[in-house]
Amino acid sequence: MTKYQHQKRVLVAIDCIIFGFDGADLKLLLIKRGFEPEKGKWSLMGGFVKATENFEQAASRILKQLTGLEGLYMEQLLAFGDPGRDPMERTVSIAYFSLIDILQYEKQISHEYHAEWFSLHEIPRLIFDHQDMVELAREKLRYKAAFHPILFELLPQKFTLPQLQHLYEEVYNTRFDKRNFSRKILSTELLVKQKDKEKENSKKGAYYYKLNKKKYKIHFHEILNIIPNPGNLH
Amino acid sequence: MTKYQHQKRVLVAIDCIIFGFDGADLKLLLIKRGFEPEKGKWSLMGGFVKATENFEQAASRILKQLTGLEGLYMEQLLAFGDPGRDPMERTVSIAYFSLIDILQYEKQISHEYHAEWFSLHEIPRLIFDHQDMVELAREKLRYKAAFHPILFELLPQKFTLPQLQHLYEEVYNTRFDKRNFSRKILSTELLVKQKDKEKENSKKGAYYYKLNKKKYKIHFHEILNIIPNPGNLH
DNA sequence: TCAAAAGTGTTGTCCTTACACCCATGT
DNA sequence: ACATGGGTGTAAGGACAACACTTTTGA
Repeated sequence: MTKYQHQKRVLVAIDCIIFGFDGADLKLLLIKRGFEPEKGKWSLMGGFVKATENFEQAASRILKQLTGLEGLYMEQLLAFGDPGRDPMERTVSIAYFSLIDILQYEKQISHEYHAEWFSLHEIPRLIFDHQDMVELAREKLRYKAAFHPILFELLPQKFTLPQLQHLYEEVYNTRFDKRNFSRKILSTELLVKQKDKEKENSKKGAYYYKLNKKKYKIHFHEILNIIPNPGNLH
Repeated sequence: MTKYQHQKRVLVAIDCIIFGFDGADLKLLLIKRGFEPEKGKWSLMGGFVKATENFEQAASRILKQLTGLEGLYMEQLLAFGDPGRDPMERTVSIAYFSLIDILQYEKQISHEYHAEWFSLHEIPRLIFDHQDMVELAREKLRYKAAFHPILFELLPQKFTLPQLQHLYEEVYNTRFDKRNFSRKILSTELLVKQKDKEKENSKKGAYYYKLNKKKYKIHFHEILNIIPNPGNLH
């Protein structure tokens, strides 16, 4: 076989938008870029796709490099390919967004990349079009979480309803009625109440819950209705 | 500036999943591939991204080449990049899906590509991973049309409620109650009733409607609820 | 005993669905 | 006159949102 003639070849990279939740704020994991151009600037974690890898494998590898974790929630966001997005050379970037339990991360962190968590209200200037990627990922997170139980990926195995509600409130930047919230969440039957309580945030203590992983996997794609009046997301 | 070293460059192409509706069936526009490999086989319309183009521009150009039309509805579906997807040479494909008014198309068609419309029940074997692209595009169409008034893009400027309902019924492969359907659709206030009727499909004739383009643009991203019991889409 | 957060029920409203009959007209 | 598809209204049930008080316990 001959080759396609007269076509330009370009670099293909992955960039990862990594969300975490520390109990108070929704956060983004950024690194200090270690090579030119823009060396030393804040950037999404990324890397080039290798010759034998598909995109998913590359994104998993890159996520593992930074976080030490495997099997993270991960989803292709969009391919970015404006001609000038990397001034050095045309580079297509496949953006992936990923949700991780920030506590797991802290156990496993690699210090090689000078990574830091930033609250979404305090994102520094980012290189290239990474700002656009982050903004789009936020929108997609809001959209998807309105219909699918995706935010559990940001919490530890055991969590309380107040914690979960705070998380939803952060994502949608609004307050929910706790009675309606707990009724909706529990009506999905995705949660299993534990015997023990979390007692750091209140005197009374709040019951822990765990995900029913089996039901979670089976029903993940079904449309739920977690958010009141979802009319004007986006 | 130097260049990124030791990284392989690859080809970047666009493939377009083009849906149309002829009043009876939901259809897909395919071409006979004009060059090796897989020359003469059925394929999605595609092309390489040029050095000065971004993806949207490339997709628009490719859509215009085939259909003669500009300003078509178009949305990035997913980037496909498995190492062996094109046996000739590694090629990343950014898949776009597009909705067109099949009648507009027939006025403008280019015969250069031996294009044909195929009912979605009768898709021939396609090259590479184009089958996967089509399947994913169908899912995305169902998902998106459940929440956004996207299917209007498949109809001519003037259309009737029965036509619109047939379209929804095709997309979801089910029947809807016409009273509930018209109430839901009209309650969006996106449609403007015309004075004239379409009389080819019935003796009484059905009123034409037109989109209120302004409201359509403004409210497009809001979440509607067109489909009864959307619990198990996907 | 008080403050602070957790947990729980009820009611009214609106939305959604199921369902049936009349209308207009070409043959 | 009749067959065909178009158009419309109502009632019942369910989902959702608004709302307030009691419980627990550490300080």
